[in-house]
Amino acid sequence: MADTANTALIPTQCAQCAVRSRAICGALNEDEIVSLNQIAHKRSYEAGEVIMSDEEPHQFYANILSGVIKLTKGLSDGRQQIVGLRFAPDFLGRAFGPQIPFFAEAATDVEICMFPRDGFEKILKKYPELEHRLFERTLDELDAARDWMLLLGRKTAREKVASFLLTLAERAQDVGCHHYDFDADKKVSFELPLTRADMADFLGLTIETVSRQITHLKTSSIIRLVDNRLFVVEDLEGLDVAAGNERLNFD
Amino acid sequence: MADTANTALIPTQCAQCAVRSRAICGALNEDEIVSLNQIAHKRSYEAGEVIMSDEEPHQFYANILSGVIKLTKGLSDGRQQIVGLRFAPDFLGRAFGPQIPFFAEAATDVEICMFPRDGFEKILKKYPELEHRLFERTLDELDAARDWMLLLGRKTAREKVASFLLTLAERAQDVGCHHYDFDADKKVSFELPLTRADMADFLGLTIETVSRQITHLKTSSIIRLVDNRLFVVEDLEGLDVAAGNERLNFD
DNA sequence: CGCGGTGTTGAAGGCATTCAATTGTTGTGG
DNA sequence: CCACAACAATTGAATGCCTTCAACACCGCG
Repeated sequence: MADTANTALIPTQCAQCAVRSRAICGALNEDEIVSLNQIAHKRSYEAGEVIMSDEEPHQFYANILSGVIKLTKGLSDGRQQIVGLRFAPDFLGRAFGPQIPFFAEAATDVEICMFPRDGFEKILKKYPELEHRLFERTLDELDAARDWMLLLGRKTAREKVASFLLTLAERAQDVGCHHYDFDADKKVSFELPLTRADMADFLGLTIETVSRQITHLKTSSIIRLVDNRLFVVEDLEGLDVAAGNERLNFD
Repeated sequence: MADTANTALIPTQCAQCAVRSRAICGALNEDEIVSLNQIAHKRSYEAGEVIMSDEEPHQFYANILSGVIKLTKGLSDGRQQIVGLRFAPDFLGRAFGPQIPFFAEAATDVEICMFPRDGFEKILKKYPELEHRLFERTLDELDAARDWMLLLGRKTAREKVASFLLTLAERAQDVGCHHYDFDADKKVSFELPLTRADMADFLGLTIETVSRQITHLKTSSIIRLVDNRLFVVEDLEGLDVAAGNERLNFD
C-alpha cells in the first residue's frame, strides 16, 4: 500500500523539476511520481531537429522542460502549415495511438523529459487521474486549434500577425516573465521563439507578408523591436484592435 | 436479434437505436446503458436552430441520431468560421467544462439523444470506459482539426472545395450510402448537408468563390450535380488531385 | 573580407473578394 | 395552376490583398 505521504520520497530530479507542478505530473501523488520517474530520462534537441515523425510510431511520450516545439503538416509540393506549438510544461505524444499525423520539430533548442512508450502506457492504465489530466489538456488543445481555424480562415494578414503577437504577449504576462521592463510603466515584452518563416507557416502567410505586417505594427507605434526576436508591446489595446478581437463601434 | 441472453435488459429505445453501436454508448455494458437511458430523452431541431451557445453553459450532452450540426465561431464584425461538423453517431458537448467556446447550430434538421448535464457527469465519473471513449473521440477530432488547419492555411480555393467534397465522398463510401448508383460502375455520390454559405464558412472562402470552384469541377467532368445538393463524383482520382493530396510527379 | 542565413523592402502579377446583376428554386396565396 | 416573393446559387466585372519575384540590408562567423 501507499507509504505515508512523504515529500522525501519524491525523486530529486522531480523535486527540482521546474515544470513538475504545472505538467501532467502534478496529477500524481508520491508513489505514482516515483514509478513515472523510474522510466524517465532527459534529453535535449537542437533547433531544427525532428523529435517525432508521422512516418513511424513514436517510441516515447514526453514533457517539455524548456524550449518550443512546433507541430507541422505539409503538402507534397512543399507547402507547410504549423498546426500546433508546444511550450514548457506541455505534453508531447498522442495517447493510445503511437502514430501521430504530423511532425514534431524543435523550433528552438529543447529539453524534454521522456517516457518510453510501453512503460508510460502501463502507468497511464494504472492511474486514471493521469489519463483524466491528459484528456483535459487535449480539450484545451482542441479549443486552441479551433481559435486558430477562425484565424486562418477569416482573418486578414494584419489581424493574423497581431493575434499571434497578442497570444505571445498574454503568455508572457501569465508566466510573469515580462522581464524586459525598461520603463516605469511596465510594457509587456517577450521573445519570439520562431523565425519569420515559422511564423509564416503558423499563420498561413508568406515570410514577406509577415515582415510587412510587423513593420506596419512598428510604424503604428503598437510594438517596438529591440532586436529581431525581442518584441515590446507599446500599445496593448491597439494590438488587440489590430487583432480584430475588439472592434470599436461607431454606429 | 443477434445478441445473447442479456439483451432483454437493454431498453427498447436503445435496442432500436440506429447509432448505438457506433456512438459512445457502444462502450457501455447492459446495466451501464440502462442508467444512461434512464436520464436520456430525444429531441429534434430544425435547420438553423441554435443547440448550444458559447454565452451560457450547456445544460446537456447529446448523441446525434440524425442530421448535421455545425460548430461555429465568429468575429465581432460578422465574419464567421465553421470549426467543426458533427454527423450522425457523434457526441456533442465539452466534457467536464459545461462552457463551450463556440456555437452548435443545426445545419440540417437534427435529432439528438440528450443527457442532462448533472446526470451524465455522474455516469461519466462512474464508468471510466466511457471517459476513455470520449477521450479517443476527442483525439480524432483534434486530428481532423489539424488537417483543417492545413487546408485553411495553405490550400487554394480549388483545393479547398475539392478536399471538402472528397471528405464527404469518403464518408459516403464508408457509411455505404452511395445510394445513387445510376450507372453500372458505381460512382460515389452524396448529399451535401450544407448550403453554399455554410460551405464558404467552413472553407474560409466566399459564397461566390465556392460556387465558381464547383462550376470548375463540373466543367472538368470531375463531378456532376443532380441538383444543388446531390453530388456525383465522376472522377475520384481527379478529385483527389484537385484536392492537392496527390501530386503527379513529372520530375 | 566573403559567405550563408535571416529579415526587410520594392514592384508586378494573380487569385480571391467585392459589388452587382441574373437565374434558379421553393413555398405561399390568389 | 400560376404569380409572386423570398431565398439560394450562379455568373460577370472590377478592385484589392496577398503572393511572387527580385534586390538589398543585416548579422554572426569562418
